[in-house]
Amino acid sequence: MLAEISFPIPLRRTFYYLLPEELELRAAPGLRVVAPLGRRAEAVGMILRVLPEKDADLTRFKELKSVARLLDEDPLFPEDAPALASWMSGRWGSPEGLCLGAFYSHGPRGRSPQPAASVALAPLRPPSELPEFSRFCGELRGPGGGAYLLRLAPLERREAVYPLLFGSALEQEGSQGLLLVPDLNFIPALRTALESVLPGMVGVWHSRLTPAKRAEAWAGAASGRFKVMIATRTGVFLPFRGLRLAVMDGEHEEVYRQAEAEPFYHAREVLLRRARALGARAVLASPCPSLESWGAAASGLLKRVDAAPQARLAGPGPDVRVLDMESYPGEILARPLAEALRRAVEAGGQALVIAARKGYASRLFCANCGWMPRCGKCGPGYALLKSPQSAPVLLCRRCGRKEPFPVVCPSCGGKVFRDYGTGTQKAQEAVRKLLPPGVRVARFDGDVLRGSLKAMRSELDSFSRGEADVLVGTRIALRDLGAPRLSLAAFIDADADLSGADFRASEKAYRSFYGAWRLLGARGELFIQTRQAGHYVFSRLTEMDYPSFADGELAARRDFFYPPFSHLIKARFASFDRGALDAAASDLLKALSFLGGGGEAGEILGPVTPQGQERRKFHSEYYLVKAGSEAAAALCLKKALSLPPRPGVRYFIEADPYGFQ
DNA sequence: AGCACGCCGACT
DNA sequence: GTCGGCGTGCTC
Repeated sequence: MLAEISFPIPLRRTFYYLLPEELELRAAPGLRVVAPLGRRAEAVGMILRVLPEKDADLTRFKELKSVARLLDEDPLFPEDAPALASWMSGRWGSPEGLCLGAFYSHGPRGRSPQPAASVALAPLRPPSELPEFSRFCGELRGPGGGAYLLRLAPLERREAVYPLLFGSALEQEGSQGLLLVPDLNFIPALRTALESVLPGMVGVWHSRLTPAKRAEAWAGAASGRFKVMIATRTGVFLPFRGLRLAVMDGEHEEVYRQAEAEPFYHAREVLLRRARALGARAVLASPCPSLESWGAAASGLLKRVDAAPQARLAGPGPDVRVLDMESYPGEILARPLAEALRRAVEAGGQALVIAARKGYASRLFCANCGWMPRCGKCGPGYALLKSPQSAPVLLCRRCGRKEPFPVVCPSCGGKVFRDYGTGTQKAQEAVRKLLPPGVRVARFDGDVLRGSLKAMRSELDSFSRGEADVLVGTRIALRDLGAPRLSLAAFIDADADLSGADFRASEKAYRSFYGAWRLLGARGELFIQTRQAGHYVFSRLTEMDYPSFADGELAARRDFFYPPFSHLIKARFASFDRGALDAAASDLLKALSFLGGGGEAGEILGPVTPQGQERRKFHSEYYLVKAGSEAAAALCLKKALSLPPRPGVRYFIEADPYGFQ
């Protein structure tokens, strides 16, 4: 007998192996195996099929290798992981073997764990003051699947909510839950909270586990020893033996999308599909859901549970002031904001200042001739970083390359440079200059320098504990911030978020404003500096009603045929040879000519040339394909990925692109 | 992805 | 003279 085996390698094909007689009876689809592969003595793969030799076309092979051993007695993924992997591959374009590998190759090499005894839970009573939420917990107690969009109350702590959800849904013996979080830093507090309901039964999964912990967590999920797993993105692939409830916290967060390395996927979609295959419930939770989920709820694919019945706060809400920066040329903090900031801190309040970028400035140029240093590899201008310990450096935001601050301008010999755009460092400097010396101004802007994340975290925490008076950060700072005395929040440059071709810009901007608004509570001031004061995201800000913003945005997405009403595929071509590039583009248009006609809704935008590349020797352009259905998008993706290669042309095909330049 | 082969630069 | 850089090629 033969086994058809999938390996986690970037090849779009499977492999045939001989099954030794002693394995013939035990071999079955879904089992992990060890077998030699290429020059590797041992590789872990998964059996897709067991078949007699006569059913396989073996004429192309000189010899067949044999399976060395089986790692599992029974499949670890009763939901049919190969079928899910096949869907992933069609949806985002990575080879099936890599998609399937996402399920099993994070786990330890060893034999699969034996089932563990599981404990039944004592019933829990959700608090009665949130009737909608209590009703939902009751629904979770019952059998069945289904997918929900849970809108949380604005100031609800997830540590209070999730133990109730899992406590309700996992009363039955052997039932398991999954809680996906967008950030590693959320795990410890949630773990403590869940342990109070499920003592000793909470496992943790993320990329920074030591190999031993990783093996323990994976085996604990597979054996059922852990009743709930709290995990980051890759946790969506963990093995479960009795998954009943899968929750995604902060479902709008972009980190759930894996686009940097294959296999490409979006954990939100994988979670929904996997939960359905397992007959488990899926809950997408967010105070300000993604438009994708909002749309799915509007069309009935998700059931909306509004645990935030009053979107408005008890009080009048923060005072929102949109400052038109055309009236305050050259000011980093416009005068009304500067005065309010001084007043707020003097009165003992805390203030939050959000800049558009990290670093000092977004551009540097020669004061005399306007020359701008550029990264030789990537093209766009460098960002400027300053640090108190060392000399200023230039940083390429795309590739991370660093260069020293220029001594003289190579174009005119000038020695004076000016910068443009306000990053967190420059904003911090401006705030410090404005306020009396004793005021503590902390800064949080993610990982400006690798390894300093911990130091940055402690800045954030000092503000959350009320020790710092002002926090200057990027909008990431909004994500998990406490601020006991917050009375003012300000967006220094809302335009940076709104400009550009990103159709999600308004959604992101509004979510940031909304986050700051929530933090401010019933009183306080929210300042937004912009040069586009007439933009529609500002029009209803004083009400801060996310549902009505989302409804309006959804209508706009429908009108312009953007997600969730279309599926996007971005096809970028790059070459030194203009002719070859044009030929590749024409290949694409020909391959996709079925779109738009024959009842298949779709259109192709482009070609788009990234800014600043028009006159360079190196050419790059992209087309944006909008397909009306998931099936049509999968077909477009397949056709785009199988375009005939043209010498000298690089192809970048991406499903569901985020962020456009 | 791994892993080995292969063909050019600085060093025990 | 070797060690080692990563380009190229292959995987039933």
